[in-house]
Amino acid sequence: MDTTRQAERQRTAAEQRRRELLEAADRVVLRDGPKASMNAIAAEAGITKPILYRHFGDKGGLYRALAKRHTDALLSALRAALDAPAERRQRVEATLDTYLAAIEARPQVYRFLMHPSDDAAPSPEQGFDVGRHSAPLLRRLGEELALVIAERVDLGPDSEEMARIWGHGIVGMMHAAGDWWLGERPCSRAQLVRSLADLLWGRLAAVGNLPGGPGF
Amino acid sequence: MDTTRQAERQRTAAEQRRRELLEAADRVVLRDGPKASMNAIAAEAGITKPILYRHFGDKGGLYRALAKRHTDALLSALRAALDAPAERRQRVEATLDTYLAAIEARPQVYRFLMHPSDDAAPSPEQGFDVGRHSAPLLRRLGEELALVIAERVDLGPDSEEMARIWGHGIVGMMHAAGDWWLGERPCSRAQLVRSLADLLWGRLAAVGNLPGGPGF
DNA sequence: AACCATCGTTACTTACGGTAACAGAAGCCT
DNA sequence: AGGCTTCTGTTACCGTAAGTAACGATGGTT
Repeated sequence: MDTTRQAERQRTAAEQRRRELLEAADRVVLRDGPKASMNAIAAEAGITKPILYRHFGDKGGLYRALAKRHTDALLSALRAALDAPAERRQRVEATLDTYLAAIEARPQVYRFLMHPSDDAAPSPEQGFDVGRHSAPLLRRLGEELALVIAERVDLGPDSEEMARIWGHGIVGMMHAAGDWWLGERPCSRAQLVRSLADLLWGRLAAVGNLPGGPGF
Repeated sequence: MDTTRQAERQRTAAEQRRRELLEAADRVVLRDGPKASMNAIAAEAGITKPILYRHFGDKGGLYRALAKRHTDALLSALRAALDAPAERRQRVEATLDTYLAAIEARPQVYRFLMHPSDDAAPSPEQGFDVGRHSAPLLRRLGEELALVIAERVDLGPDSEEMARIWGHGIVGMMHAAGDWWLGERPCSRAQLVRSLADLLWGRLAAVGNLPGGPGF
């Protein structure tokens, strides 16, 4: 009765295949950006569409699987930066820099991650569904950062909620600034990092008004 | 030789028509979200597709025109909040609240604005094009805020660049936090506003570590 | 009356996501 | 061996949506 061993072997074979398919998809996305078609991915993998669908269900499934790989990688890099032994300011700067370096190194992948073609089943329409659209990546990063914040610093009552707000807010700041910076390259990465950290350190509240203006 | 008067009349008629079409498109987007089809919009306007294409070129053109309307409206509301006579902290809170109230009032429109189906001509591929994707709205808001910052507060040398970094960073923070909040509704709008303002006021740098942890 | 610009239509092409339905190969069971 | 399932792969198709071509009305200009 080898059925278990048999099943095991086939399962790992399937996982292997899945990995190969994901790598092919990766190459295509890297080349074509977020508008890579299922046909193109299948062709790159040397097979045809229905196989992709058998493995991943639908396009959203493939995209989710692909996104998970990259997100995991990025996340572990960020965690490392966040866990390094250093002053708080340095940790924050290191984390920002890690993120920016990642999106700088592979803009196509980054674009894809932020833009998962917003599909997902539109059937149930749960309440006000609103925003499944803009990337599970940002949500995951935000939640992760919220965890780190909540478990390490003392925010008093409502710390849980506040940490989540800050997590998502900081991640959004990082993302938007990075997106803009990558498009226009107006300054060095180091300066961007420094300015963002300054912002988080409350410099906006501290600086004085320009003379003569309406003030701010 | 009435040609100029004639041309004038026809031009204004065309603009009138354009406005009607945009209003129809607005209704459909409000109803169907970002996946509103050109057919549906044309039907809502009581006409057929080719007319839409004559007026707006392609789907991206229609979307851009539609986005501009809403962006202008939102922007003027934000400017009002930013210009109100009050302390800096209060202005910032009022601006955040205005934005959040807007996206809360019309989530569908908001979703559409943030997700213009990322088309735009991919032909020229200028340098590393990277991110046309995530909404001209965010870019515009960021630039606008940068202007306000640069002309009102004293950032020393490099003030121009720093103001832009901060503009895009703050807008990104607002956007991401708002997006998450709208999806989960974990707290009241007022609390979200207060927490974000706290973040901008440097509370992250000021709070103490939790005892026993690795610190942050 | 002849003209030409504009508004509108129908009908088509193309591309893509997704889905049958079918065909061969490999291992397991009597 | 030969039947059984199961996995892999194919071709061929459907539905939908963007975008276009080609043709028809209508109404002011000369």
